[in-house]
Amino acid sequence: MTSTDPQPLRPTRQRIAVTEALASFDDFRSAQEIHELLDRRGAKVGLATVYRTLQRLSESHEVDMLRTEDGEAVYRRCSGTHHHHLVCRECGATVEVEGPAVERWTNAMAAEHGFADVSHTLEIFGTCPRH
Amino acid sequence: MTSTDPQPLRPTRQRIAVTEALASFDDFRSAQEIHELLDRRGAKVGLATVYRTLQRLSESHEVDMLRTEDGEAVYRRCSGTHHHHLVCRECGATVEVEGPAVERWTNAMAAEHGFADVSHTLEIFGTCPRH
DNA sequence: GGACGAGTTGACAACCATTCTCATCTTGCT
DNA sequence: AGCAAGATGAGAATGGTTGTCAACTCGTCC
Repeated sequence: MTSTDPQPLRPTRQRIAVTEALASFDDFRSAQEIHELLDRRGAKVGLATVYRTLQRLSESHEVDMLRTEDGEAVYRRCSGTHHHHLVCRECGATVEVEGPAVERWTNAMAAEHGFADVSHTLEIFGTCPRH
Repeated sequence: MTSTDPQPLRPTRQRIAVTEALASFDDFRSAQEIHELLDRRGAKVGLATVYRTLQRLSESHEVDMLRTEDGEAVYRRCSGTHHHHLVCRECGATVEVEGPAVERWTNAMAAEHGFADVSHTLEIFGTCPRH
């Protein structure tokens, strides 16, 4: 055992505020947008703290993080299970989708080429029905 | 028709150099790394030009561009056909993989939720046999 | 061959998301 | 209450990427 178990985060006022903010929207938002949102709500949380908190949460898979086309990190609360996203280009609306077939396929590909320790990213973009 | 057809790029000394550099490696490299490589070869090309050229090439799908985990853009020459990548976390070695099943699945998912104009990104990361 | 306009380049400044620093709180625990 | 480890915030620093703009090159038409 080389790795230490991740410590549970202390439930500070700031972390609670971030978690609540995350609960209040359904699409992917940047750290800065979330920070702004907290500001408007009157929750005083430093920008650096927002970044740190989102980072931690995404490491522990409590939020999903993905990169927009221009490389910005955006976050969204998520269900615990492994899944992917169908994201609307126009409005950011997001649907979580699951696909055992894809998981199997990526694993098979990796195995075929002798790759170990496999992970993958998969996002689907399109325009949702109302656009 | 609102969009103008993309003009073919003028074959300047700099763009040729970048294209040749791309032909000389198989893994994904950042714009800065490619710029360095050109420098070492004695090809004098400005950094901004390297960025601009790679951008153009990726827009016209002559090179693949993807984002590393920390948001940096990396480039690699590519075959014309649609495909995905199996990338080694340790050494960057890359294998192009194709999977009709995945294409079908993403399209099915999109259709099921009424999304149009669908595209997707899929990358597989792992450690290759020699690591 | 020379001239012209659009496209291109390079040096450097400007941007901007993200991370670092570090002195100052808080928390969990005894 | 008192302590050590963890967390925070303000601002500086970082670093990839893009913008600026005058100088240069290309293709083309005379």
